[in-house]
Amino acid sequence: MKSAKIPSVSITRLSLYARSLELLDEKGVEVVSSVRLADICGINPAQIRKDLAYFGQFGVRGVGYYVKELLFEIRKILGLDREWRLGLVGVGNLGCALLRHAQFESHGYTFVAAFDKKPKRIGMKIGDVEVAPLQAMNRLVKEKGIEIGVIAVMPAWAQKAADMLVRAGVCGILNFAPTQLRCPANVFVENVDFSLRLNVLRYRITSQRSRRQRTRSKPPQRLA
Amino acid sequence: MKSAKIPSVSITRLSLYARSLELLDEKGVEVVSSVRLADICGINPAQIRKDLAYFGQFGVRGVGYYVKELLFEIRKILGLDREWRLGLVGVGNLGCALLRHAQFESHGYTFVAAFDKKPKRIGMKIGDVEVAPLQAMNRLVKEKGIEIGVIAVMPAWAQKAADMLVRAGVCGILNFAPTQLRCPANVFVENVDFSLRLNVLRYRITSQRSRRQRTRSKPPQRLA
DNA sequence: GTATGTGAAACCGTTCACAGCA
DNA sequence: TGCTGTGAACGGTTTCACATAC
Repeated sequence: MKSAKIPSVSITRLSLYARSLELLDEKGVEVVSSVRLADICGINPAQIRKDLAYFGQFGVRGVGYYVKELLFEIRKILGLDREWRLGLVGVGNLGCALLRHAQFESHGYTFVAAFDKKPKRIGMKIGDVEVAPLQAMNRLVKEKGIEIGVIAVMPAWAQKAADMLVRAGVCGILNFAPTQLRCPANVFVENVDFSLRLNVLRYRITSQRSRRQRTRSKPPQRLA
Repeated sequence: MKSAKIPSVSITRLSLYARSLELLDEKGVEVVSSVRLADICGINPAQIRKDLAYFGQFGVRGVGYYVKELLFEIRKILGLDREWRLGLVGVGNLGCALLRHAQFESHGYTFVAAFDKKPKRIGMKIGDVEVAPLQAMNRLVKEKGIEIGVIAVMPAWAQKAADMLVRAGVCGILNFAPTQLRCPANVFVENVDFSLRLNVLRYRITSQRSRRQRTRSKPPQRLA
């Protein structure tokens, strides 16, 4: 395992490979080439080989990759080979949905605590967890061994939630609020910002249309 | 406006700038320099100037950017200056949360329809929309002028949902399912894949720990 | 003096092309 | 022969540095 600089996108793609390998494994496929896998994921074969090369040599020349074996290795690399304990901050619409989200359980995450500011929500039971007040965060993070905090609060409160999680001792934060969080370097932050993605969509559609209009209408546009 | 190739990340950053400018505007700040804005967004000032340069010249040398003016321009570029009509497919936990999500309204999106496969859910009213059967999609997309489809179904059904949306005539798809969708080139797809982001977090934490362990334990590792 | 706009340089990630090995 | 692993070439994005304008 070379400890060279690994591009962040490579890590993201590794998850993608894992997904495709799971599907192949379910179908009973035992061996897959980088070309086949690349085709499934919609990327370049060399890319896959490069990505994997950061972590070792998992293939057999002239043959390809053994599906089960490669899946096992990728899982180990990403830390998917064990359960992770999550704590949720913000039990609103989105927060509730996340607590109830079935995917999580089957992919090695478990919400073991949920926190909210509103007294009304304290004590509610959603799925398997009971909503606790913010003051309980320090204690529960330690007690339950929470490693990752999930933020699903209003944007105005996101930074405060992050600060509290950091103070309580989490190692990483998954942030659903549309805010750029400031955290110490030893706490990793990943953003799930669907408003951003939606804006990209809006731009794409908008610019496609104006391009079409420009190419369709040959007559000179007077209003530059 | 130069029609050069615009990096996709630049578009994403424009949204970020818009957000910060909104905050500055609310605070009553009238002028901002690229250095200040960059500091807020946590990026390089030259980056901002380059990003903006793709679309025109919005600043004043020696002064900076007028907040309101720049915000207006960015909004126009991204298509944030008008309402967009969304249609949801999949009214499960996540889908419901999205329908009820307050942010949407205030940011120029409106869900005008929701679809689900399960007969049980048809007719339910969530927020302002009534859940319709999948068969109604073709009709409702046209009738209600839906431009963007939002997919929040189980991964196994995501491709089917996408196909239906494309057939019905949407211009773009926001995909919450952990699946790589195959769509025709004229339909834009943006993925909101939080399982992917969570995996990146898991990797970061895992690799940080193993690095620490390696550096802490000076004695020679025998098992190389 | 100050901050933008922009060519040039540095950097990084992707793709190519082929050596190496089953 | 066939496919992996990888140095080298390529292409694109980020950063620098400075001319330009207020």
